Amino acid sequence: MTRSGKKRVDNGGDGRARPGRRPTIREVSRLAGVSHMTVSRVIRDLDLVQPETRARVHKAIADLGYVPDRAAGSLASRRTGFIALMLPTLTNTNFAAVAHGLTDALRLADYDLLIAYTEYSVSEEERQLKNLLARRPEAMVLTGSMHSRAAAKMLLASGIPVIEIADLPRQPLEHAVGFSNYEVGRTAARYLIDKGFERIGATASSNEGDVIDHRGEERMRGFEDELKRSGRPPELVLRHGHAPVSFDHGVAVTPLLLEKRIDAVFAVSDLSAVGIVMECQRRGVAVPEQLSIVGFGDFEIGREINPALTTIHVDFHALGLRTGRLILDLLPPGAAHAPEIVDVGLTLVERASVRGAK
Amino acid sequence: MTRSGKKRVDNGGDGRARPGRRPTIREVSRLAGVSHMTVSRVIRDLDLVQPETRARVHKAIADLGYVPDRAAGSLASRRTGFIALMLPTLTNTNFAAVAHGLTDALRLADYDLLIAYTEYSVSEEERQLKNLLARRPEAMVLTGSMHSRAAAKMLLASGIPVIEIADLPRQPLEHAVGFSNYEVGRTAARYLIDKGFERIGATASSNEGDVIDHRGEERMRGFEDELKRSGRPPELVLRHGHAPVSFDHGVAVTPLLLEKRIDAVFAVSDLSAVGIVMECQRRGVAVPEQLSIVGFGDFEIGREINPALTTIHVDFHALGLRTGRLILDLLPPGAAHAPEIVDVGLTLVERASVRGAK
DNA sequence: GGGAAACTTGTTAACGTGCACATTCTAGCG
DNA sequence: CGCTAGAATGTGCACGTTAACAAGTTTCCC
Repeated sequence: MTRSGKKRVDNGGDGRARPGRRPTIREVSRLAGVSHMTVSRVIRDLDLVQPETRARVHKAIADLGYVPDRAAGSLASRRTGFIALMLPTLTNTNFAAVAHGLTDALRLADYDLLIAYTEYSVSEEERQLKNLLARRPEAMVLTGSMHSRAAAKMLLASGIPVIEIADLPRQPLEHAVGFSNYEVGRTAARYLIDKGFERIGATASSNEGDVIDHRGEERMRGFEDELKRSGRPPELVLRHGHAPVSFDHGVAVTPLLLEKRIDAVFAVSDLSAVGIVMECQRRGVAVPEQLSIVGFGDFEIGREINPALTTIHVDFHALGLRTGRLILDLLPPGAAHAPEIVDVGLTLVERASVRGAK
Repeated sequence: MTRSGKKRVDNGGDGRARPGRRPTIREVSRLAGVSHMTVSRVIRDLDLVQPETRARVHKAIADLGYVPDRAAGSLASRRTGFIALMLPTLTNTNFAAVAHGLTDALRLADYDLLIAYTEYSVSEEERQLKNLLARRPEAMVLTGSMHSRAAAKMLLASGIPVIEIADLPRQPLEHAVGFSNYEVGRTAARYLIDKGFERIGATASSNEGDVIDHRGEERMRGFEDELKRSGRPPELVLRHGHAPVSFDHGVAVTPLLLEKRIDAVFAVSDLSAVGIVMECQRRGVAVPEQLSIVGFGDFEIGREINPALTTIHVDFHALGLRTGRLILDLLPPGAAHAPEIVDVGLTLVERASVRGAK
């Protein structure tokens, strides 16, 4: 017997069960007849405990239904096991794929993801950020690239690795894993120009007030710049509705496309592009004969519709995985990594929604 | 000046800045010339602090870039501010909508969502559950209805409200907010029977090993039972692939449907149903003339395709909201609520994918 | 057989905050 | 002017765990 009651006054610190409360490590230790540190070692699988002792402890844990309290553990060890992830929205399967990829990479190392989403609102990002930091995550993953001054300051002051994903910012805060949305726009434009289209347009959301899709905006910038370079006016780039765009965005924008006699359009997202295809079907407008369409994101649905959607593909699950692996590199203390910028690249996937596709 | 160093030995407990560490509440209090409790009161907005003092504290907080440590706060107050949510997957927009609804309801009360997902794996559910409970959430939300014995035991022992969602289990663990998947299946079957179809089929995933879509299975049970009741053999209920099903499930299953000369089919999910529609388009099979289709979930894409998809609608965002509100009712201590079972209902949405629709 | 190394277990003191209670200050009143 | 109620602020400790170090035991080798 090792426990003693001499110093403690009258609380349950010596391992007596307390009604209405979850059992603690001390109660387990008492039941198993060991010190609480031995229990702690068994829990964390530190392999320093004799098999028989370990068995006794495991039995006590099972008998009491003991579940360790990670908040207490975090406080003592200064390691929370949290990785924070801030996304614009969860309702976008590509962002959800990022979350899946991240978890897949981090699961083995026993990290938990702490997910927040901003609904594309800048002020909400700041609020959520403070919230997340209060949970002391060991790394912060957020969608690049625009953050408020205050947000950037908080991130830097936090002292944890910061990884911007899904866009490669011109001035990364620290690390970044993503691709160039600007380049996405340029690629789409060049493709349509090379195919010989004349009236080339694009559709995106209009960014009003607090709700801004920075990455979509980057794609449009790249698209417009490439258009200008080929001597075409960028006046056929249409803004409509607000982020996040979905199928109905494409549906709503279709009459405008037709009215402006656009013959090839780049949509800020596959979802919008699919909406355009569907609305064209209903209006008897032939795709791609009368209207060619390029999307972005390579959403599953784009592969299934008729005609299948030409799009720009980014492997978001791999992006999440890569981010997770970067974090695992970064976290062991000591190794003061230089900022790492990983470009996961992008691929134009030619399918049938553009006239003259191979 | 209130601080004193008499009892403390040599650590930073009296509020001296410590290099490489985030500032603590005591450093703030020292800078502001107050006790740490006053700072704590200011942070938590308890309205017991004089305006000038409060201002001084706020300035100190800003100067130091102080962010409270919720892990420490959780330990002291025994309230973590976490609500745990366990889902099969995030890549399903309906489940994502539940998460959104939950956050919307809980945001104001300053709760954070702790999300885990199981990929439909039973063993993974148990693993994740233990993980989540170690974070001491104040309530646990999980998708009903099948849980392992061990899981159920852990949940009961946790002493927190448990809310099963998305299916109303026959034997709820405690509270439940959802709908009857069995009834979904029956409704679909009755609808197709009433429309006068003869060769009525259904498609779902086959549940092998550890990966099981219990809720989809319930829908199939209901469907089969209603079919039998009408004297039809349930042999046209096809199982194929594994959960989660998506568009390609429908694509893959279409040749089987045609081969079996099925003239009306209920798909376990809209995504599969959309896949069937698309594959029929490619094969020149007319929908609904040659094959009628009913889905489940009322996913956005189903409204956009041609023909638009008849489906069974459940308001998942509202489901999340309702769950959040239930939690807010449950959490104030004292009020020992009786188990609450909320049926959010379901609606059959008639669209053009079924022959003879209004 | 003696000593060091390796293994196993234990003791004590943080970790950063909130609760319960104590103390100080202020205003109001007879 | 002294007393009291209430507001404002402070003190001490507990929350449940892990780090750091200490101590006891066994093993191994010359």
